[in-house]
Amino acid sequence: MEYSLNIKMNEKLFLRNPEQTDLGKNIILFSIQLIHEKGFEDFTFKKLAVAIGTTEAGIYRYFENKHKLLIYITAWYWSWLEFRVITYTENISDPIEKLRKAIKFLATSVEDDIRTSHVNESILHQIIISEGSKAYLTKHVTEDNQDQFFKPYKDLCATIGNYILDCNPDYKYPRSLATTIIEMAHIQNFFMQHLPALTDFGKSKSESNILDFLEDLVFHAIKK
Amino acid sequence: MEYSLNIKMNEKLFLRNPEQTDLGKNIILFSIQLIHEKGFEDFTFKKLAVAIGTTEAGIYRYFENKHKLLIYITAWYWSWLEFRVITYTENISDPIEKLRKAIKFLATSVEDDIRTSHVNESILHQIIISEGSKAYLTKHVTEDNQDQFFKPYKDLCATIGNYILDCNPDYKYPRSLATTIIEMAHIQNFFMQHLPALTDFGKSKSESNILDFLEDLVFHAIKK
DNA sequence: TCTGCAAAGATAGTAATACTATCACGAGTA
DNA sequence: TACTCGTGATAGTATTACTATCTTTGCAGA
Repeated sequence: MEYSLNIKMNEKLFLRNPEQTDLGKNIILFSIQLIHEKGFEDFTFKKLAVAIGTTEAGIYRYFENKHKLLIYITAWYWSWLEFRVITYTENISDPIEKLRKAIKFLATSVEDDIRTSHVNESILHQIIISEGSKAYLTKHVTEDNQDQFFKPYKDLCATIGNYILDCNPDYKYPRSLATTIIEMAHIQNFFMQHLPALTDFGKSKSESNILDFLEDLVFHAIKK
Repeated sequence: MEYSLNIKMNEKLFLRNPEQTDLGKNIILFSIQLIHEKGFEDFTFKKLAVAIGTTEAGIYRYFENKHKLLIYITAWYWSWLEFRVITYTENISDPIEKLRKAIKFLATSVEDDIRTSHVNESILHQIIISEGSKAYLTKHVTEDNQDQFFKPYKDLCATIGNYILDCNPDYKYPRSLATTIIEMAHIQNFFMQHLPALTDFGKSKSESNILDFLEDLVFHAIKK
């Protein structure tokens, strides 16, 4: 049996829905590769067009500009991640174990999900680490936020926040702790890879250390 | 009596030392204003030249490109912040109080420091929140790191890491906890201002809440 | 006072980026 | 048959990110 996973995206993010055509799917597929390869600053629609074998104008029919495309990609990632977290933790009754498993999903690399042929999740995870925050670190966050572009991130944050409250209903900072887990999972990973002196994992360079750090941090914080 | 504070910067960051001439100081002064006003992506040397009343070529004599200028500015900030942390905590003997005070420095806005006439620290603090991470989130981090561009950040991280160890010599993640404090102080601040649903401080929008959250997090984490 | 040199100003030019616009073509549909 | 939809092809513009060169200004030393 074949599966396919479809995530409904905010329509304001694109001019034409990239999931509905071959060219659209190629734009997503190749942009993930190209952003990972060149970094977001050095990534252009011209280069993307050449990689796909289409023209610049073709890309502009789908996305207004490369920043919208970045937001699309990151929003997709948050939606996909929340889906995974919910799916794979829903049968866990112990809230502590549930939160522990969720943290693992947030802080661990992924294999490519075969249900989504036009997205390589393992490269996407790397992009989120290096480029993800650039989606909202702009002068137009407020407008973008009004257009609900960051809803998937907020939803994930709310979900994790509720898991935290299930462990300790009196904990005062569930959302801030949720974003701390998510952001630090990425930042510590980036530092570990590129600026190891800023972490305690420079020697082993192993993701499991980040996981240990985050678990230690979270479960001490919410201890009753 | 007048004070003046001088921070020695990595010479590879500039082509001509901006602290030694009027034009150089203006470049720093106006670039901080302009980056704050327009955001880093929309900030150009052309616009900076017009703001100062000089020419583009004039700016290029001091800085290779706008990214080097951003690194310069952020590195300056980290150096200045570490100086402040060390200066204002050195007379505190209780390690807990010392760390508490340090966290306060990391998580609180500043007034403009009159000892540095060409830098507006209060705007600079806002820039670090919104643009700071862009200094290292690039494809050329490794080369930049080899040139020691991030040493001031690492030094600050090491200093805070030692404060943490003074509180609990057995704590396993002093550096990662230090970067967590620093990064989350900024990210929670940004979220509180622009994406309040990602924090627990959306209503009050008060920095003191971030401080409470961070203290709670840190002192639970290092409790023996 | 003359000489020299460094900083800054003035101007020009180039390749790439970030778009916008227009026209043409082929496939599927009514 | 006509129509429209997605795509391709091509062209054009303003801005960005530089590099180069030539001139002027001011001050420092001989």
